[in-house]
Amino acid sequence: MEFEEARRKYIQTWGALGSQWGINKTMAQIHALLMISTEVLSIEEIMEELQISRGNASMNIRALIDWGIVFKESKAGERKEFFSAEKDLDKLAVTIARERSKREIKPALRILKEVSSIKTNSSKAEKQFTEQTKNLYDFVLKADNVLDKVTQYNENWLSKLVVRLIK
Amino acid sequence: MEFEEARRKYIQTWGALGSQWGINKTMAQIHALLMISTEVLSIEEIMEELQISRGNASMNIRALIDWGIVFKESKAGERKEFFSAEKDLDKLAVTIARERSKREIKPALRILKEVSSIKTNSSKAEKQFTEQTKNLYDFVLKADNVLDKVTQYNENWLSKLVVRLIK
DNA sequence: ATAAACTTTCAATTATTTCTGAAAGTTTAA
DNA sequence: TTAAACTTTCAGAAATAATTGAAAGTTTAT
Repeated sequence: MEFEEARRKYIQTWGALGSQWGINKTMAQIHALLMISTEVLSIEEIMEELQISRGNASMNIRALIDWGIVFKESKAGERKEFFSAEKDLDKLAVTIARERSKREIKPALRILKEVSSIKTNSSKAEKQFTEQTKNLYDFVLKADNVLDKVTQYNENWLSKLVVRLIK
Repeated sequence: MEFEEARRKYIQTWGALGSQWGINKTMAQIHALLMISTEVLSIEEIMEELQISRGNASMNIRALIDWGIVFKESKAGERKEFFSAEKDLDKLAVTIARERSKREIKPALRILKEVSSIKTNSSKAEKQFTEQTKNLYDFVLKADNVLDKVTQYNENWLSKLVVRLIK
């Protein structure tokens, strides 16, 4: 396999994986592209490379910036804006984990807490409901805390975690 | 809030969360419904409760069974089939983690390995490509192994993990 | 073998999500 | 100011994914 093919395959794969995890394909592909780029890229270069429209590129770059994993940069003497990606995988994973926790897990926890706290009569159905949703709340909360704890090791958290688990 | 409202809210929330993580809404809702049910449910009961068609119910139940988190059951003397869900959250999470690893992470790893092993010339772009994809491969492999290791504690793996992290 | 009771499949439809591109908005330099 | 260079927005179009429902398939009892 030669470079161009590998490059295409990598970007495709990352985009497809994104879709499976609830991230839109183009967003994942833009990030994949920036990850392997030595230089910062302009919006035109991204449009050209991925064959997408200006609007699409603009909106997805904005979303990536909101996630905190793509940065806007300026080049001296150039009017245009350029973009680069977080390339450190430890940092990248931490940022994504924190962001998903904030956007999705925390709100879900709030609702689980709410629905599991209803006053129940003695029916079997209602008892099972509060018990199971309470369990779910506890489980998700615990998992969220673990994620938080683990990612606080900062650099090399994954390697440090491996070490801890082996011991 | 009374029972019926809480129940609806819980099922809605779980469905929405499913969508955000690449699982179709109905599939997540059927699972949510079975999780809080004291009895096994027939396909009719699921259709009725979630207001969905027979075909939709059938296909999504099948998918849940393929994932190994919903089970088909028979009642003595009844022709109909009934369904129940894995209610133990530790087991549920392990099953989902293993399945996603098999279906999505392992194939992605194969491709990352492939594209990161290309023979490169000395250009900066090609060097950066192989370096970054190699890093990605290592990182994902390590994360996949951690997940595997952690879930092998079997029952109470999450609680055991919490203990290990506190020490 | 037959037929009732049930489940699965899949082509067509519907709903949802993503993408386009032109217009509106913003910034910078002169 | 003005206008060129650039970015963002968003209504409509296109693509994708989910859903329906009726026909085909399967199982079980007689």
